[in-house]
Amino acid sequence: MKSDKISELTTNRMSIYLRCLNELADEGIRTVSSEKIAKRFHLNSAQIRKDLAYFGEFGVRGVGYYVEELRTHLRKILGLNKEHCVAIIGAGRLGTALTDYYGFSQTNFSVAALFDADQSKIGQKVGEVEIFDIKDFAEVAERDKIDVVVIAVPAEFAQSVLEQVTNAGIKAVMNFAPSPLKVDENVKLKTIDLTTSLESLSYFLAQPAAKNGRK
Amino acid sequence: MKSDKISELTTNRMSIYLRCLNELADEGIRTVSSEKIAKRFHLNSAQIRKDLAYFGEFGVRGVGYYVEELRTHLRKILGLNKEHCVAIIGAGRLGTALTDYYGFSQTNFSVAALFDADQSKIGQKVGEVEIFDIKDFAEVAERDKIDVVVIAVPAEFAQSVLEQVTNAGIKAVMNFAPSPLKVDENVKLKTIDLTTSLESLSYFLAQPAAKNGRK
DNA sequence: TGATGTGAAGCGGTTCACAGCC
DNA sequence: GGCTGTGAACCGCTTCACATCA
Repeated sequence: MKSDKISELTTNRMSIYLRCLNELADEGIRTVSSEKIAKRFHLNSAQIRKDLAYFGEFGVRGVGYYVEELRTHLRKILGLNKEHCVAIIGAGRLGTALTDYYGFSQTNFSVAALFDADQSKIGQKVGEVEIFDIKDFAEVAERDKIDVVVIAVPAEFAQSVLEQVTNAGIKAVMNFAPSPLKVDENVKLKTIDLTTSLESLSYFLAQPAAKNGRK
Repeated sequence: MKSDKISELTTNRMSIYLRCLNELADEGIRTVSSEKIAKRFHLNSAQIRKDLAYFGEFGVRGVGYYVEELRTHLRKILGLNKEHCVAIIGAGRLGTALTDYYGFSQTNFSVAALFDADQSKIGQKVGEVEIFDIKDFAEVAERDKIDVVVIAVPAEFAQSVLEQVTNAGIKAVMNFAPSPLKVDENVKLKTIDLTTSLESLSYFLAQPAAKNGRK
């Protein structure tokens, strides 16, 4: 089946599958069935097959999937066969922490630049990464081939920062500000809302526990 | 309608609604209809009504909702009428950044303790917050009335840390490790997987853009 | 009249179950 | 025999549309 409209849930799972395969590959496993993956990583085998089938016929009936081959496919599909350059806007606590977040280095993402509006921070470095004036975003982004932006600024500035980076041609943005952002539909925005996550945990704690009865 | 089984999607939205109401209250708005909220914050009015109706009949036909009153209800429902004490496991970059994350202080969450296994870090402080030995978790958690734990350790340690904190009676955990964790069903686990989010953005960038055609 | 609360329809994603192929 | 790829059934969430009520 050819990819037509792939849901975000599916692409998220593709990322998970790749992680699973990496683990299997590290153990020297050469082939694996969807059933084996499902059992081991607590997933559903039919869903694995269906997800993969959206992108091609990678499996061999009676055998399963070749681990190395499937990894290569997944990396290609996820666009991980090329390096991505990340800029982080907001050189506060969160922004600087993300700058040398292990997850960025592990995969094909490298943080090329930090941006802030605070003049006292500009010119300083976090590890190897320089802090630039947000005013110079378009210019620096162009020069450093930035293709992914992380927004780690206070909520009230998030929308204007978003507009600034999309105007500069950025198409992929990860937002940590707890703020409902409007964005062009040709731009991919992923918001990670820690406040909502926390409050959802709080809701759970406020429930009458239901120790034994239901769920 | 009485709450029977509320989905996590609903509770997440409740958190969003509270945020919207806070904004309205700041502007001095006293009453608001679901339609008004929907328009302003790009939500669906029927969904707002349905979500709220799960928890009670808060609205007045012909009028809408009383902003202050509804805020109070939402805070109560989300368990935000009591203070929550958070412990963060892993005093690395991410853990220390989260320690004075503005979101924690803004709402009713306060970070009471950090934990790590690295002996050289133990006893140090991040702001006001002391770093303890993870071995002493149960004891410190009891003393400081910890009820929420954030896991910010490398993936390979996440499962054992999770077991340690749940054994100590913790019922709500937020996990940043890119690792599929198994947990008791009476414990609420929220995983925030930055790697998957990034790879999902990467997938989007790898698509042939579809500038004008579909979507 | 105006806005809520809600049954019913609609929709999208997940799971089942099996035909098809190695 | 074993496992994939996939139509069909299923399930849960979202949206519609309207009866209901201040």
